[in-house]
Amino acid sequence: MATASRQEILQAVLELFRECGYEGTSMAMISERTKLGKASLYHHFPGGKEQMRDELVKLLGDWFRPRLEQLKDDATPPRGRVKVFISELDSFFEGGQRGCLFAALAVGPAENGCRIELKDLMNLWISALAELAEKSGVPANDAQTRAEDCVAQLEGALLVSRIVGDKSIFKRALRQAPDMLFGSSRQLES
Amino acid sequence: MATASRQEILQAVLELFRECGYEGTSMAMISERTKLGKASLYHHFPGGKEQMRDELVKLLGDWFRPRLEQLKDDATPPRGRVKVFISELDSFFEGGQRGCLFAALAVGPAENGCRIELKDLMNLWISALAELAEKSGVPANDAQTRAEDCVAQLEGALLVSRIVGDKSIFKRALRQAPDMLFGSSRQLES
DNA sequence: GTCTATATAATGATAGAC
DNA sequence: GTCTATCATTATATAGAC
Repeated sequence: MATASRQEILQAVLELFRECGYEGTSMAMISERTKLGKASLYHHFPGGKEQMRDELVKLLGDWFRPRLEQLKDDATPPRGRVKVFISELDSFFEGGQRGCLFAALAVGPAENGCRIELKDLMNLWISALAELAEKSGVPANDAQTRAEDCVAQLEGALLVSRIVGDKSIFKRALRQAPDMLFGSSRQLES
Repeated sequence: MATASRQEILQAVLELFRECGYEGTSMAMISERTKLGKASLYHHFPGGKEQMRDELVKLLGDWFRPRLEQLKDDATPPRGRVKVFISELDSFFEGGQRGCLFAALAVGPAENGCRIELKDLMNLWISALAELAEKSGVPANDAQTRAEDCVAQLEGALLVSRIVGDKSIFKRALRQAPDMLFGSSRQLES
Protein backbone atom coordinates (compact mmCIF):
# COMPACT_ATOMS: atom_id res chain seq x y z
CA MET A 1 0.00 0.00 0.00
CA ALA A 2 1.50 3.26 -1.16
CA THR A 3 1.37 6.45 0.87
CA ALA A 4 2.30 10.08 0.28
CA SER A 5 1.71 13.36 2.03
CA ARG A 6 -0.06 16.28 0.42
CA GLN A 7 3.29 18.01 0.16
CA GLU A 8 4.90 15.08 -1.63
CA ILE A 9 2.01 14.91 -4.08
CA LEU A 10 2.25 18.63 -4.82
CA GLN A 11 6.00 18.32 -5.35
CA ALA A 12 5.43 15.58 -7.93
CA VAL A 13 2.69 17.57 -9.64
CA LEU A 14 4.93 20.64 -9.72
CA GLU A 15 7.62 18.67 -11.53
CA LEU A 16 5.07 17.35 -14.02
CA PHE A 17 3.54 20.76 -14.67
CA ARG A 18 6.96 22.31 -15.21
CA GLU A 19 7.88 19.53 -17.61
CA CYS A 20 4.61 18.86 -19.44
CA GLY A 21 2.43 21.86 -18.70
CA TYR A 22 -1.02 21.86 -17.12
CA GLU A 23 -2.93 20.40 -20.05
CA GLY A 24 -0.14 17.98 -20.82
CA THR A 25 -0.29 16.46 -17.36
CA SER A 26 -3.01 13.88 -16.70
CA MET A 27 -4.28 12.45 -13.45
CA ALA A 28 -2.95 9.10 -14.69
CA MET A 29 0.55 10.58 -14.93
CA ILE A 30 0.24 12.04 -11.44
CA SER A 31 -1.01 8.68 -10.19
CA GLU A 32 1.96 6.91 -11.71
CA ARG A 33 4.46 9.43 -10.41
CA THR A 34 3.11 9.41 -6.86
CA LYS A 35 2.33 5.68 -6.82
CA LEU A 36 -1.12 6.61 -5.55
CA GLY A 37 -4.42 5.54 -7.08
CA LYS A 38 -6.49 8.27 -8.67
CA ALA A 39 -9.12 7.93 -5.95
CA SER A 40 -6.44 8.70 -3.35
CA LEU A 41 -5.47 11.82 -5.25
CA TYR A 42 -9.09 12.97 -5.25
CA HIS A 43 -9.24 12.21 -1.53
CA HIS A 44 -6.46 14.76 -0.96
CA PHE A 45 -7.61 17.14 -3.68
CA PRO A 46 -11.38 16.89 -4.24
CA GLY A 47 -11.08 19.62 -6.85
CA GLY A 48 -8.72 17.49 -8.91
CA LYS A 49 -6.06 18.95 -11.16
CA GLU A 50 -7.46 22.45 -10.92
CA GLN A 51 -7.15 22.47 -7.16
CA MET A 52 -3.60 21.15 -7.40
CA ARG A 53 -2.73 23.95 -9.81
CA ASP A 54 -4.30 26.58 -7.58
CA GLU A 55 -2.45 25.30 -4.53
CA LEU A 56 0.81 25.27 -6.46
CA VAL A 57 0.24 28.86 -7.53
CA LYS A 58 -0.37 29.71 -3.90
CA LEU A 59 2.87 27.96 -2.92
CA LEU A 60 4.64 29.89 -5.66
CA GLY A 61 3.44 33.08 -4.01
CA ASP A 62 4.44 31.76 -0.59
CA TRP A 63 7.94 31.23 -1.93
CA PHE A 64 8.22 34.60 -3.62
CA ARG A 65 6.49 37.01 -1.27
CA PRO A 66 8.75 36.74 1.78
CA ARG A 67 11.83 36.89 -0.44
CA LEU A 68 10.55 39.99 -2.18
CA GLU A 69 9.90 41.47 1.26
CA GLN A 70 13.45 40.70 2.23
CA LEU A 71 14.64 42.65 -0.79
CA LYS A 72 13.16 45.70 0.91
CA ASP A 73 15.05 45.21 4.15
CA ASP A 74 17.46 48.13 4.29
CA ALA A 75 19.82 46.52 6.79
CA THR A 76 22.21 45.37 4.04
CA PRO A 77 23.32 47.08 0.80
CA PRO A 78 21.05 46.62 -2.27
CA ARG A 79 23.60 44.68 -4.30
CA GLY A 80 24.08 42.22 -1.47
CA ARG A 81 20.35 41.70 -1.12
CA VAL A 82 19.98 41.07 -4.83
CA LYS A 83 22.82 38.58 -4.79
CA VAL A 84 21.09 36.58 -2.07
CA PHE A 85 17.82 36.66 -3.98
CA ILE A 86 19.54 35.64 -7.21
CA SER A 87 21.17 32.64 -5.59
CA GLU A 88 17.80 31.61 -4.19
CA LEU A 89 16.31 31.92 -7.67
CA ASP A 90 19.07 29.64 -8.88
CA SER A 91 18.03 26.81 -6.58
CA PHE A 92 14.36 27.56 -7.11
CA PHE A 93 14.70 27.07 -10.86
CA GLU A 94 17.15 24.24 -10.30
CA GLY A 95 19.85 25.92 -12.34
CA GLY A 96 17.69 26.20 -15.47
CA GLN A 97 16.78 23.35 -17.81
CA ARG A 98 13.63 22.45 -15.89
CA GLY A 99 11.05 24.98 -16.97
CA CYS A 100 9.15 27.57 -15.00
CA LEU A 101 5.67 27.32 -13.50
CA PHE A 102 4.91 30.84 -14.70
CA ALA A 103 5.66 29.83 -18.26
CA ALA A 104 3.91 26.46 -17.96
CA LEU A 105 0.68 28.05 -16.71
CA ALA A 106 0.83 30.98 -19.13
CA VAL A 107 -0.28 28.71 -21.97
CA GLY A 108 -3.86 27.54 -22.13
CA PRO A 109 -7.28 29.08 -22.58
CA ALA A 110 -7.78 32.48 -20.98
CA GLU A 111 -10.40 31.18 -18.55
CA ASN A 112 -7.38 29.64 -16.94
CA GLY A 113 -8.44 30.65 -13.47
CA CYS A 114 -5.00 31.30 -12.03
CA ARG A 115 -3.91 33.89 -14.59
CA ILE A 116 -4.76 36.81 -12.33
CA GLU A 117 -2.69 35.39 -9.51
CA LEU A 118 0.23 34.82 -11.85
CA LYS A 119 -0.05 38.36 -13.16
CA ASP A 120 -0.19 39.86 -9.68
CA LEU A 121 2.74 37.79 -8.52
CA MET A 122 4.91 38.69 -11.49
CA ASN A 123 4.05 42.36 -11.02
CA LEU A 124 5.03 42.04 -7.38
CA TRP A 125 8.32 40.52 -8.45
CA ILE A 126 8.96 43.35 -10.90
CA SER A 127 8.01 46.12 -8.53
CA ALA A 128 10.21 44.73 -5.76
CA LEU A 129 13.21 44.83 -8.09
CA ALA A 130 12.22 48.28 -9.34
CA GLU A 131 11.96 49.64 -5.82
CA LEU A 132 15.38 48.28 -5.04
CA ALA A 133 16.93 49.83 -8.13
CA GLU A 134 15.34 53.14 -7.28
CA LYS A 135 16.74 53.04 -3.77
CA SER A 136 20.15 52.56 -5.32
CA GLY A 137 19.85 55.81 -7.19
CA VAL A 138 18.32 54.70 -10.45
CA PRO A 139 15.65 57.18 -11.68
CA ALA A 140 12.09 55.94 -11.09
CA ASN A 141 11.13 55.50 -14.77
CA ASP A 142 14.31 53.67 -15.57
CA ALA A 143 14.06 51.51 -12.46
CA GLN A 144 10.71 50.13 -13.59
CA THR A 145 11.93 49.25 -17.09
CA ARG A 146 15.13 47.75 -15.71
CA ALA A 147 13.12 45.50 -13.41
CA GLU A 148 10.80 44.42 -16.23
CA ASP A 149 13.73 43.70 -18.51
CA CYS A 150 15.52 41.80 -15.78
CA VAL A 151 12.58 39.49 -15.13
CA ALA A 152 12.12 39.05 -18.88
CA GLN A 153 15.80 38.19 -19.26
CA LEU A 154 15.58 35.57 -16.53
CA GLU A 155 12.38 33.99 -17.87
CA GLY A 156 13.63 34.10 -21.44
CA ALA A 157 16.98 32.62 -20.51
CA LEU A 158 15.14 29.81 -18.75
CA LEU A 159 13.16 29.10 -21.92
CA VAL A 160 16.12 29.35 -24.29
CA SER A 161 18.28 27.23 -21.97
CA ARG A 162 15.58 24.60 -22.01
CA ILE A 163 15.06 24.60 -25.76
CA VAL A 164 18.72 24.56 -26.81
CA GLY A 165 19.73 22.40 -23.85
CA ASP A 166 22.35 24.77 -22.45
CA LYS A 167 21.79 25.89 -18.88
CA SER A 168 24.76 28.25 -19.03
CA ILE A 169 22.46 30.79 -20.66
CA PHE A 170 20.29 30.87 -17.56
CA LYS A 171 23.32 30.91 -15.30
CA ARG A 172 24.60 33.97 -17.11
CA ALA A 173 21.25 35.71 -16.82
CA LEU A 174 21.45 35.20 -13.06
CA ARG A 175 24.96 36.65 -12.95
CA GLN A 176 24.07 39.65 -15.08
CA ALA A 177 20.89 40.48 -13.19
CA PRO A 178 22.54 42.88 -10.69
CA ASP A 179 24.10 44.89 -13.51
CA MET A 180 20.81 45.00 -15.37
CA LEU A 181 19.27 46.57 -12.28
CA PHE A 182 22.05 48.87 -11.07
CA GLY A 183 24.72 49.08 -13.79
CA SER A 184 25.53 52.59 -14.97
CA SER A 185 26.30 51.37 -18.47
CA ARG A 186 22.80 50.51 -19.48
CA GLN A 187 21.45 52.17 -22.60
CA LEU A 188 18.67 54.57 -21.73
CA GLU A 189 15.45 54.89 -23.65
CA SER A 190 15.66 57.38 -26.49
CA MET B 1 -21.05 23.69 -46.71
CA ALA B 2 -17.92 25.19 -45.26
CA THR B 3 -14.59 25.26 -47.06
CA ALA B 4 -11.05 26.20 -46.15
CA SER B 5 -7.63 25.80 -47.69
CA ARG B 6 -4.79 23.98 -46.01
CA GLN B 7 -3.16 27.33 -45.42
CA GLU B 8 -6.24 28.77 -43.73
CA ILE B 9 -6.51 25.73 -41.49
CA LEU B 10 -2.86 25.98 -40.47
CA GLN B 11 -3.29 29.67 -39.72
CA ALA B 12 -6.19 28.89 -37.38
CA VAL B 13 -4.25 26.08 -35.73
CA LEU B 14 -1.25 28.37 -35.28
CA GLU B 15 -3.39 30.88 -33.43
CA LEU B 16 -4.84 28.17 -31.23
CA PHE B 17 -1.43 26.65 -30.44
CA ARG B 18 0.00 30.04 -29.56
CA GLU B 19 -2.95 30.77 -27.31
CA CYS B 20 -3.67 27.37 -25.76
CA GLY B 21 -0.58 25.29 -26.43
CA TYR B 22 -0.41 21.96 -28.21
CA GLU B 23 -2.02 19.84 -25.53
CA GLY B 24 -4.55 22.53 -24.75
CA THR B 25 -5.83 22.57 -28.32
CA SER B 26 -8.28 19.84 -29.35
CA MET B 27 -9.47 18.79 -32.78
CA ALA B 28 -12.91 19.95 -31.69
CA MET B 29 -11.54 23.47 -31.09
CA ILE B 30 -9.84 23.42 -34.48
CA SER B 31 -13.06 22.20 -36.05
CA GLU B 32 -15.02 25.02 -34.46
CA ARG B 33 -12.46 27.67 -35.43
CA THR B 34 -12.21 26.56 -39.05
CA LYS B 35 -15.90 25.71 -39.39
CA LEU B 36 -14.82 22.38 -40.83
CA GLY B 37 -15.92 18.96 -39.60
CA LYS B 38 -13.29 16.85 -37.95
CA ALA B 39 -13.38 14.39 -40.86
CA SER B 40 -12.46 17.23 -43.20
CA LEU B 41 -9.51 18.12 -41.04
CA TYR B 42 -8.28 14.54 -41.20
CA HIS B 43 -8.77 14.62 -44.95
CA HIS B 44 -6.25 17.47 -45.16
CA PHE B 45 -4.04 16.21 -42.37
CA PRO B 46 -4.26 12.39 -42.06
CA GLY B 47 -1.70 12.57 -39.25
CA GLY B 48 -4.03 14.76 -37.20
CA LYS B 49 -2.79 17.30 -34.69
CA GLU B 50 0.74 15.96 -34.76
CA GLN B 51 1.03 16.52 -38.49
CA MET B 52 -0.39 20.03 -38.10
CA ARG B 53 2.22 20.78 -35.47
CA ASP B 54 5.04 19.41 -37.61
CA GLU B 55 3.92 21.43 -40.62
CA LEU B 56 3.68 24.56 -38.48
CA VAL B 57 7.20 23.99 -37.20
CA LYS B 58 8.32 23.64 -40.80
CA LEU B 59 6.56 26.90 -41.68
CA LEU B 60 8.26 28.52 -38.70
CA GLY B 61 11.57 27.49 -40.20
CA ASP B 62 10.48 28.69 -43.63
CA TRP B 63 9.78 32.08 -42.11
CA PHE B 64 13.02 32.32 -40.16
CA ARG B 65 15.61 30.79 -42.45
CA PRO B 66 15.51 33.25 -45.37
CA ARG B 67 15.44 36.18 -42.94
CA LEU B 68 18.45 34.83 -41.08
CA GLU B 69 20.18 34.43 -44.44
CA GLN B 70 19.39 38.02 -45.24
CA LEU B 71 21.13 39.04 -42.02
CA LYS B 72 24.32 37.73 -43.60
CA ASP B 73 24.01 39.82 -46.74
CA ASP B 74 26.86 42.27 -46.51
CA ALA B 75 25.38 44.77 -48.95
CA THR B 76 24.00 46.96 -46.15
CA PRO B 77 25.47 47.87 -42.74
CA PRO B 78 24.85 45.41 -39.85
CA ARG B 79 22.74 47.78 -37.79
CA GLY B 80 20.45 48.39 -40.73
CA ARG B 81 20.02 44.69 -41.38
CA VAL B 82 19.16 44.07 -37.74
CA LYS B 83 16.62 46.87 -37.76
CA VAL B 84 14.83 45.29 -40.71
CA PHE B 85 14.86 41.91 -39.03
CA ILE B 86 13.60 43.38 -35.77
CA SER B 87 10.68 45.07 -37.49
CA GLU B 88 9.79 41.79 -39.16
CA LEU B 89 9.92 40.06 -35.78
CA ASP B 90 7.50 42.69 -34.56
CA SER B 91 4.85 41.76 -37.10
CA PHE B 92 5.63 38.07 -36.77
CA PHE B 93 4.89 38.16 -33.04
CA GLU B 94 2.06 40.60 -33.62
CA GLY B 95 3.56 43.18 -31.31
CA GLY B 96 3.67 40.82 -28.33
CA GLN B 97 0.66 39.70 -26.25
CA ARG B 98 -0.04 36.68 -28.44
CA GLY B 99 2.48 34.07 -27.35
CA CYS B 100 5.24 32.36 -29.25
CA LEU B 101 5.15 28.98 -31.00
CA PHE B 102 8.61 28.19 -29.61
CA ALA B 103 7.33 28.69 -26.09
CA ALA B 104 4.04 26.91 -26.74
CA LEU B 105 5.77 23.80 -28.09
CA ALA B 106 8.53 23.84 -25.48
CA VAL B 107 6.13 22.50 -22.87
CA GLY B 108 5.02 18.90 -23.04
CA PRO B 109 6.60 15.47 -22.69
CA ALA B 110 10.12 15.14 -24.10
CA GLU B 111 9.05 12.66 -26.78
CA ASN B 112 7.53 15.75 -28.29
CA GLY B 113 8.78 14.96 -31.75
CA CYS B 114 9.46 18.50 -32.90
CA ARG B 115 11.84 19.46 -30.10
CA ILE B 116 14.93 18.80 -32.20
CA GLU B 117 13.65 21.04 -34.99
CA LEU B 118 12.86 23.80 -32.50
CA LYS B 119 16.31 23.47 -30.97
CA ASP B 120 18.05 23.59 -34.35
CA LEU B 121 16.01 26.57 -35.44
CA MET B 122 16.66 28.54 -32.28
CA ASN B 123 20.37 27.76 -32.56
CA LEU B 124 20.27 28.99 -36.13
CA TRP B 125 18.62 32.19 -34.95
CA ILE B 126 21.25 32.69 -32.28
CA SER B 127 24.21 31.95 -34.52
CA ALA B 128 22.96 34.31 -37.22
CA LEU B 129 22.84 37.15 -34.69
CA ALA B 130 26.22 36.12 -33.28
CA GLU B 131 27.81 36.13 -36.70
CA LEU B 132 26.43 39.57 -37.35
CA ALA B 133 27.75 40.94 -34.07
CA GLU B 134 31.14 39.47 -34.79
CA LYS B 135 31.24 41.08 -38.21
CA SER B 136 30.60 44.39 -36.47
CA GLY B 137 33.71 44.02 -34.40
CA VAL B 138 32.42 42.24 -31.32
CA PRO B 139 34.87 39.54 -30.14
CA ALA B 140 33.74 36.01 -31.04
CA ASN B 141 33.07 34.80 -27.47
CA ASP B 142 31.13 37.88 -26.57
CA ALA B 143 29.18 37.80 -29.83
CA GLN B 144 27.81 34.36 -29.02
CA THR B 145 26.67 35.34 -25.53
CA ARG B 146 25.19 38.60 -26.78
CA ALA B 147 23.15 36.70 -29.36
CA GLU B 148 21.94 34.19 -26.78
CA ASP B 149 21.00 36.95 -24.36
CA CYS B 150 19.26 38.88 -27.10
CA VAL B 151 17.03 35.96 -28.09
CA ALA B 152 16.38 35.24 -24.42
CA GLN B 153 15.42 38.87 -23.86
CA LEU B 154 12.97 38.78 -26.77
CA GLU B 155 11.39 35.49 -25.74
CA GLY B 156 11.23 36.49 -22.10
CA ALA B 157 9.75 39.88 -22.91
CA LEU B 158 7.10 38.12 -24.96
CA LEU B 159 6.23 35.92 -21.99
CA VAL B 160 6.25 38.71 -19.43
CA SER B 161 4.24 40.98 -21.74
CA ARG B 162 1.67 38.25 -22.05
CA ILE B 163 1.45 37.48 -18.35
CA VAL B 164 1.25 41.05 -17.07
CA GLY B 165 -0.73 42.23 -20.10
CA ASP B 166 1.68 44.98 -21.15
CA LYS B 167 3.04 44.68 -24.66
CA SER B 168 5.34 47.67 -24.17
CA ILE B 169 7.82 45.31 -22.51
CA PHE B 170 8.13 43.35 -25.74
CA LYS B 171 8.26 46.53 -27.79
CA ARG B 172 11.17 47.74 -25.70
CA ALA B 173 12.99 44.43 -26.09
CA LEU B 174 12.74 44.88 -29.84
CA ARG B 175 14.10 48.40 -29.62
CA GLN B 176 16.98 47.42 -27.36
CA ALA B 177 18.00 44.39 -29.40
CA PRO B 178 20.52 46.24 -31.62
CA ASP B 179 22.31 47.64 -28.57
CA MET B 180 22.36 44.23 -26.92
CA LEU B 181 24.16 42.94 -29.99
CA PHE B 182 26.49 45.82 -30.86
CA GLY B 183 26.48 48.30 -27.97
CA SER B 184 29.88 49.07 -26.49
CA SER B 185 28.45 49.59 -23.03
CA ARG B 186 27.58 46.02 -22.33
CA GLN B 187 29.07 44.46 -19.20
CA LEU B 188 31.54 41.77 -20.12
CA GLU B 189 31.80 38.44 -18.40
CA SER B 190 34.14 38.43 -15.44
C1' DG C 1 -13.76 17.91 -50.17
C1' DT C 2 -17.23 18.01 -46.84
C1' DC C 3 -20.58 15.89 -44.19
C1' DT C 4 -23.01 12.68 -40.35
C1' DA C 5 -22.35 8.97 -37.61
C1' DT C 6 -19.59 6.10 -35.06
C1' DA C 7 -15.62 3.46 -33.23
C1' DT C 8 -12.02 3.44 -29.80
C1' DA C 9 -9.20 5.19 -26.32
C1' DA C 10 -8.07 8.37 -22.71
C1' DT C 11 -9.58 11.76 -19.50
C1' DG C 12 -11.53 13.62 -15.21
C1' DA C 13 -14.17 12.00 -11.55
C1' DT C 14 -16.90 8.88 -8.09
C1' DA C 15 -18.74 4.73 -5.34
C1' DG C 16 -17.93 1.72 -2.08
C1' DA C 17 -14.92 -2.04 0.07
C1' DC C 18 -11.13 -2.45 3.22
C1' DG D 1 -6.14 6.89 3.59
C1' DT D 2 -5.76 3.70 -0.05
C1' DC D 3 -7.64 0.52 -3.07
C1' DT D 4 -10.47 -1.70 -7.27
C1' DA D 5 -14.00 -0.99 -10.25
C1' DT D 6 -16.69 1.90 -12.78
C1' DC D 7 -18.93 6.11 -14.64
C1' DA D 8 -19.63 10.00 -17.80
C1' DT D 9 -17.26 12.87 -20.81
C1' DT D 10 -14.13 14.15 -24.05
C1' DA D 11 -10.39 12.98 -27.09
C1' DT D 12 -8.43 11.16 -31.39
C1' DA D 13 -9.52 8.90 -35.37
C1' DT D 14 -12.31 6.46 -39.12
C1' DA D 15 -16.30 4.74 -42.29
C1' DG D 16 -19.06 5.72 -45.70
C1' DA D 17 -22.71 8.79 -47.92
C1' DC D 18 -23.03 12.79 -50.86
